[in-house]
Amino acid sequence: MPVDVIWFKKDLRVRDHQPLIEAAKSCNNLLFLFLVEPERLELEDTDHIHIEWELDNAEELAKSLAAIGGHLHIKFENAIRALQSFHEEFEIGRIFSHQETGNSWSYQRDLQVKEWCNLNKVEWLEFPTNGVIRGLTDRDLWKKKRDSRMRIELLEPPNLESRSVPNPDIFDRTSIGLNPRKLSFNREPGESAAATRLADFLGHEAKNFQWGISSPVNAVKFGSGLSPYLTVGAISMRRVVQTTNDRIHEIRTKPDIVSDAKMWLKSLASFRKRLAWRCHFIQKLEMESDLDLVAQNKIIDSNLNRVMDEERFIRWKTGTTGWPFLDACMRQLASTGWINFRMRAMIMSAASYNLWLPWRDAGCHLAKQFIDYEPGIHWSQVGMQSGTTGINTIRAYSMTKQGKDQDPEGDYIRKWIPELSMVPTKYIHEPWKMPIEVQENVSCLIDTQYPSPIVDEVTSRKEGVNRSYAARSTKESRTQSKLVLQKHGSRTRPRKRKAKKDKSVQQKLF
DNA sequence: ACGGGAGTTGTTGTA
DNA sequence: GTACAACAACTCCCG
Repeated sequence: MPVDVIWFKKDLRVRDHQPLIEAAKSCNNLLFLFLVEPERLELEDTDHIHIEWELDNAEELAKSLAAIGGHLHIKFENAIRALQSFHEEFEIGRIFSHQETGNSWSYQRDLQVKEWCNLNKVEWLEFPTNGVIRGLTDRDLWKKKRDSRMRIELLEPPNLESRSVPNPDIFDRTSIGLNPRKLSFNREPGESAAATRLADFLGHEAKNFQWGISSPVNAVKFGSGLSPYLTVGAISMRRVVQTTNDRIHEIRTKPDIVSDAKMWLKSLASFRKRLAWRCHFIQKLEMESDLDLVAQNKIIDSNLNRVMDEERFIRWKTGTTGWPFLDACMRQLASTGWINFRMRAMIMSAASYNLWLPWRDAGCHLAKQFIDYEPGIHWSQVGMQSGTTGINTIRAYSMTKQGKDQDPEGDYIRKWIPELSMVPTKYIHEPWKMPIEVQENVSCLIDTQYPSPIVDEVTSRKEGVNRSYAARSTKESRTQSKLVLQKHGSRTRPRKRKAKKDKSVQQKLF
């Protein structure tokens, strides 16, 4: 009797899992598969922490599957070879999976799997993932379709009635040569941990979401903490959206159950907007599958002519640029695997405008740092923060300004940069300005214990920004930018300007 | 969801 | 009450 394969990719859950439901309707036996593909260990944008986190979640998935009568086969093998050997052993009838919108490598891998399926007369049924709409050529209908997708009722896991192909092998994690860096922040893996995180967030921290997420200090507390779960699919986007909507409805109808309903509703609306952004960015990659390899505006990219400078690159990566706030961010990221969105933009802006480093190298390094690396969001952001799309205004951040805004007392800097732990607030954002006696008093000798800035922040930013404007002002760049806008431009209409209380405007009304 | 300068409007203190 | 400086807060614009 043939088997149907349920191939788990970035969807490590049993609740709200359409391929699982559809496969359970089949009369064939069912084979549940999760692959760690060896090629991934070599990819420039993939880190061992990603594989480790996926495996942690896959092991939780195995337990959830067992509870409904399924056995998960975890294999360290190339996809085609794994399918081929299962095909030889059992004869595969159909493959059920979610659509994946990943990096160029996974896109190519899926093409090969499709070819293998055609060759072997195996049907591969792929189901939509979160808010991504496959097959669109522009953004005209995207928002509508995404919103209606989010309204579909959540699916409960099926009963598998002992039709699951047993798994005699126990997966040995140590056999695959995984050597991830040890993160200082531990996340509980799995579907129920994700649901608990969501419930805790919506019950407590979400109130401060809108005001909490700009600073790296507060964002750890007031962010949702859901991104690592969403990335591996331990929770579905639809469930997050619907649970958020329920909470909004609850507070609207019974405002007395919370202490400040207005604040709650503002923050929840802002959170919901971020969830939509998430889908929006992944949709970009869906429509431009090589966003991780090729700039959206190739002409601007070549005009920019950024070049690798090893020393700058290393100092940026290791958080030793001499800009305290940036260095603190880089060290937090390396240590915990996470930093808030705004600081990600600042980090990328520093690499692009101050240090003039090529976006692909900077982007790959950051991808490896993020426990929640999501190719669509990441490479869209890299494009934006390196000024290579041509459709976004150039945003070059000032590290010292951000530092003073987000960390006025410098506690965050002192926490992540022990060399600066005794530096007084007056100098914490610009330690190179410390007189030598102060340096000695606080045991922080500039250029010995902590470096002076790698380049002058103000002039390097100005120069980077000027060069970027020059690169996008040529005729060819502009033509290309128009094409990018047609394809990817958000269809959200610009907000109408508020009418001024200006007399001249008043007069025009009559 | 940029930074910095210029210009504008609003607020406070002082004589 | 008035005149005005000093300064904060906000808006617009450009790179």
